[in-house]
Amino acid sequence: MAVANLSLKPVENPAALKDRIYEQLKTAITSMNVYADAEEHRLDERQLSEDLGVSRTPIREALCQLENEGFVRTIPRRGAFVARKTKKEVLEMVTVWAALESMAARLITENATDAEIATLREMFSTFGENGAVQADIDEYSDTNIAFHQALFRLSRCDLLSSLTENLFLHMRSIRMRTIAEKDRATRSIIDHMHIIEALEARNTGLAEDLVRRHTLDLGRHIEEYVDWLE
Amino acid sequence: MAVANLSLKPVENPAALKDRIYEQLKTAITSMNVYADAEEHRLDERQLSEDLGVSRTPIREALCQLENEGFVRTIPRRGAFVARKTKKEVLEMVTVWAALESMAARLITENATDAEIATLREMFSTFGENGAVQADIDEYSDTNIAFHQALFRLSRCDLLSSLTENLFLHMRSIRMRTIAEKDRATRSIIDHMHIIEALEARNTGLAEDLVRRHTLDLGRHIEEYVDWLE
DNA sequence: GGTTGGTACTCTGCATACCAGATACCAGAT
DNA sequence: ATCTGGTATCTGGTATGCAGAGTACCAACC
Repeated sequence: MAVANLSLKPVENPAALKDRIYEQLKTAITSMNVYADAEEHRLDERQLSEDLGVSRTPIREALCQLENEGFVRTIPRRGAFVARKTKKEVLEMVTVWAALESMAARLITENATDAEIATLREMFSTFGENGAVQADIDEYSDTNIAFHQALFRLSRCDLLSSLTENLFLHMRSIRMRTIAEKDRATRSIIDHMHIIEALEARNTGLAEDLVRRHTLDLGRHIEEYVDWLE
Repeated sequence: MAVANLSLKPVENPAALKDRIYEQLKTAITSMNVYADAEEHRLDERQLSEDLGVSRTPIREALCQLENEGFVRTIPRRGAFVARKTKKEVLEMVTVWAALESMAARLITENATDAEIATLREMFSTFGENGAVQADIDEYSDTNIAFHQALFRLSRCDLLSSLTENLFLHMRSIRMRTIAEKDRATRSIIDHMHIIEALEARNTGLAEDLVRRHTLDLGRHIEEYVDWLE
């Protein structure tokens, strides 16, 4: 007797409560403006359990995970708070980011196909010629993030991507308070173009160096102009 | 009335159960030879709670944390297992390691004092002259780890250090099955000496490059000779 | 003998209950 | 009015209970 070939896909697992809570809290935290006011945002377990209609257990597990990723800071016997990064921590994140992304650039020059690299250039096609910024800053910001994420994706190194994912989320909160400056955006696009050229030329050392310098520049900018971080 | 000046230090917090359990499990996992036999090592919550004499709750939290750090893999409704890294994952860890450590080298050339860099050279003073390995391999292995950790410490970037801490622990399990080869150790020491020289000369680009190459070499070695990783 | 169906058991995920540390507030004394 | 001591209450840490999913095993049938 032939086996009926129904091409069934495995029944989707309705993600566990703790995971759904984790996602919900994470998006809530990363989309709020953590640095807007001076007060610390407390995360009361009982309050959350009431709002979400679940018991405290899965909430505690979600909070535990968020703490490991640096989005939440819990003080024993005091409770959980939305983490506020110090300036030092932000600068260190940028440093790590520079290290990881320059390695991604190296890997791209060694492993990516020409077609893949070409997609990077296409991302900026909406921005007119010779690097002039026609679109508005907001749109640029999205493209900016997408460009950096694309670098990690093309590196084909999952660990690099996953490590930077949270880094980007943290930086997003910072970026929300940073007023976009037009000339920084313009310089940024020029940098990106140079990076793409180096990747296309498979110039490993140059690509690596340009990427690192680009990100470390951001660090210096924060170091100098961002004064609202404790 | 004068206040008695007793110079008391804050009473030490007897770390929470979950943290102590976390530490205990982590050392247990990292010191066991995960890849010795083919069978997967299961971590039964009830078993552990019985052995440790505590309830399941803190154990679950400890396991949750270990999972986030990649030492444990839990399958929903099936339980927790000691994580076994695939060869791909190990190679990616080495790649990230190379990225982070080369950045550490860069920072050292820019920030560390001459005295600090000198301590690196002293670490190898026990190993005779001109890079010849006199001591046995085991002792070298310890010095080897210590050298790499020292690089991160001198970088003065806590985030770099903390990210690599777990990376080193993971690599330790791998190293346990890798038979130390004398010529690799010798070459390794020579590499280290060159790195130290570059740091002393404050040659940022060279130091960075040597460190990255040194670690990526390890990756190539694993790629080629380690066949017992799935 | 191999396969199928059912049953019993195991173990995780979630909920609830209890406990102890910490804070805040209030009353009384100075 | 201020300081001190005590107490009430809040909150996180821990223990335990319960239900459903998953698995394994056994028996019966083809």
